[in-house]
Amino acid sequence: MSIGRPRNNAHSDAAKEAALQLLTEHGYAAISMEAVAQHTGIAKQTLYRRWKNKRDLILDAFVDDANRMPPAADTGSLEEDLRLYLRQTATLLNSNCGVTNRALMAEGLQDSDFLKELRERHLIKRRTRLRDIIRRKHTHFTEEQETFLVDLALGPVWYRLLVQNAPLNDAFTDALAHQVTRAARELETQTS
Amino acid sequence: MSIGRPRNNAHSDAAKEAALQLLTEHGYAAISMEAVAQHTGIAKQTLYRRWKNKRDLILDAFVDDANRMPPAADTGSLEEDLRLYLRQTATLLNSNCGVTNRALMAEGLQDSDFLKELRERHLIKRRTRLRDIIRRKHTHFTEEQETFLVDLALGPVWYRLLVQNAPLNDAFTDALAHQVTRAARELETQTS
Amino acid sequence: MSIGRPRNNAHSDAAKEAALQLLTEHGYAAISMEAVAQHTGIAKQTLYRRWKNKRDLILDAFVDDANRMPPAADTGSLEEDLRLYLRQTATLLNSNCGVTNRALMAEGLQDSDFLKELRERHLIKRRTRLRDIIRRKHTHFTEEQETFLVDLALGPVWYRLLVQNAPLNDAFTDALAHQVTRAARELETQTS
Amino acid sequence: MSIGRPRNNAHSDAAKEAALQLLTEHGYAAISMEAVAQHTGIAKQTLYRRWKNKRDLILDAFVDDANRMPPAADTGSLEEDLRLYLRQTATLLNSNCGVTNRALMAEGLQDSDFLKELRERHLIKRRTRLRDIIRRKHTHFTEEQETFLVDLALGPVWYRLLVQNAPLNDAFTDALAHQVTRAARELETQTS
DNA sequence: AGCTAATCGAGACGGTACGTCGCGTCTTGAC
DNA sequence: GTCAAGACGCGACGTACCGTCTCGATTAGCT
Repeated sequence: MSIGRPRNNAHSDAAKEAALQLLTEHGYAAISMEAVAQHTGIAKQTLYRRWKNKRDLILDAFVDDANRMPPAADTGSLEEDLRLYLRQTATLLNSNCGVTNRALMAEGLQDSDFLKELRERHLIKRRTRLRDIIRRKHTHFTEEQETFLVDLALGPVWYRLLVQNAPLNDAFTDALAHQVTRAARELETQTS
Repeated sequence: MSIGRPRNNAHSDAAKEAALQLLTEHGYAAISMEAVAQHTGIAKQTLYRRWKNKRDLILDAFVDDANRMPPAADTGSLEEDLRLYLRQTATLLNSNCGVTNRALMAEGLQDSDFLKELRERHLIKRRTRLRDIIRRKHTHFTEEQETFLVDLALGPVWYRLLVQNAPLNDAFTDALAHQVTRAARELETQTS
Repeated sequence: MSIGRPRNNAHSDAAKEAALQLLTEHGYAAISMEAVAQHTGIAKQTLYRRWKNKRDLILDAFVDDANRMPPAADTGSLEEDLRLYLRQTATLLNSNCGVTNRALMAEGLQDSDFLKELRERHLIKRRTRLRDIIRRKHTHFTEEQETFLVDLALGPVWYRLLVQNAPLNDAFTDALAHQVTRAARELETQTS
Repeated sequence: MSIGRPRNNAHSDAAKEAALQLLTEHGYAAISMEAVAQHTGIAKQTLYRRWKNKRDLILDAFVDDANRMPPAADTGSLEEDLRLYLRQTATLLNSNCGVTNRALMAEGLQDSDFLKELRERHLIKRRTRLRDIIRRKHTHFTEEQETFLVDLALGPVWYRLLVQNAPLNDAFTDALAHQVTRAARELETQTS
């Protein structure tokens, strides 16, 4: 047990919640330490005691929110598994969670350290889950091959999310699942 | 003919160049109207006379740099054409141009109007060129199918550039070109 | 003429006035750049553009106020002149002006640079006037002798103002004027 | 007998010493409860348990140092006694003791209650000693006359210490002793 | 040549937020 | 009950950019 008065954990939650609320209600630019402090009644100094700057609070707040990721179902069919996972991912990203992911990336593109942390704390999970789905059926892929297939599956999804040239609908993710499955099968053939 | 003292066009170039320099030398956060003004000796008012805000300057400054896109060679083979195009794209994005693309997206994610403009003035060109490559071989695709294939090709590239910060090497783009070609062929079969 | 938009002089006056008002109404501790800014509608940055910190604003504000010093009457009699001057000084210091002088000294005792500036911009004037009164009658004093007599006259006044918080009444200043006069006369005798 | 763990008296001394050290080494502004706590390893709460606020600690810390006052020698001659006493006072105030006296006054000017306490616990002693010297030779002065003479003697000294930051040398204090003696003699004459 | 009008540099200005500091209070577990 | 540790609300500090504004000084085309 650490000495001294313990931190009030409710504060952390309140701050993160306030940050999320500010984002969804007044847009990304409305998130400020000042506003979070005023909104929650938490002293600014207390916020800075827990997060060394604004970015860190935002990261923490959104990672919690964004970590709600679909479980990887196991239907026995790779394409079916991929289709389900990508559909769920799309559904999630079409909701508020997409907004927060975009916001996080807005920060990430301005600060590579932040992006690195974002990847390690958050994005990696989505990748891992996808990789596991693939690995269930294809056990002999090299790491490079796995990475390629994951990029092939997630790349177009993020591309649409960030650049927003087209909607993330079922037709899109299903087609994507189909192509990734075929690509995996082909790689398997080449390897053996 | 407008009356009064004409604008000094050298200023526009100087400002854009300064913005670029600030980005590459001190990182994205260093780009500020204040800094551009001070760096170039141009008055802030002059900058605001030409660009209505910081984002607009950044768009203008980087779009030139970011617009440099590979020509679409025509070898007769779709996979070969894609391979060439994606390799050249990767080469470009591995240079400074990747940095500026990231900067533009950083702004785009904070302002959807800006993103729209960015898409229409800049990103669309890369897509069009890719679409044309595909269209040369596959003339009967619906727009949705074309869009899907372009997303399948560019998605993973952007994903690595923006999100994963992973290397865009030949192995990657070649594999990508291969899968896109395969996907196109399959779509053709299904359609007919 | 300096280039650029000229400063709005009304701002300086408003800020100084607000500082004085805050002092007299809510006490010395109430003077803050924050409060002055809010009170006057002047942006904090504007205040800091004119005064490099809180102390400087306070000094400037009070020097204006405190410079209202009694003129040195010339009755032909040294004691009479001294009596008049010290009475007027006492009257002034018994008013608001005494409060501001105490406030300035509170700062001065915490920062010797500030005290130096305070002496040079403000306190010196009181001394000069007294020295002139003495010099009219005694033209052959050394600088050291003059300094001594001025200290002899002003020391007890400041002592009561700052330390003793004792009344500065006519009985006191008259007695003081009398002793300073006798001291001057004696010094004259010794010198010749 | 109080119950529970007894206070560690070494702490009080350590805190006072730290305050003094901060003053002399880094200037008045460096004295903060925060710094004293960190410097000594004493918890802030412990400090506040012993002194109700910063001022009180400062008073307690410096009053010991500031209390060192010259004894009042009795040579039989008033002027000689005054000369000795003022010389010794000057010597003391030229040392560290002058710095601490300035620090105490800096606090006193911001809080009249504090000033009152400072006078009663500390400054009064110097006055009393001087008054006693005078009283030995002049037994019939009213309290007002005594007060005047003490102010006449100490005023210029404090004035130089606090306001003028001018040297307290023998020439100065001797001249002062001489004038105070003369003033006393004259008052005696007038009274009788 | 003189007039008109937009340009330019410089920099003041109101705002909003930043991240830091010190105050005095409170809350732990250990002694 | 005291102690070290440190969380906490509060209020101010001085700084950084934002985008707007107001100056005097250029610098053209139009009369």
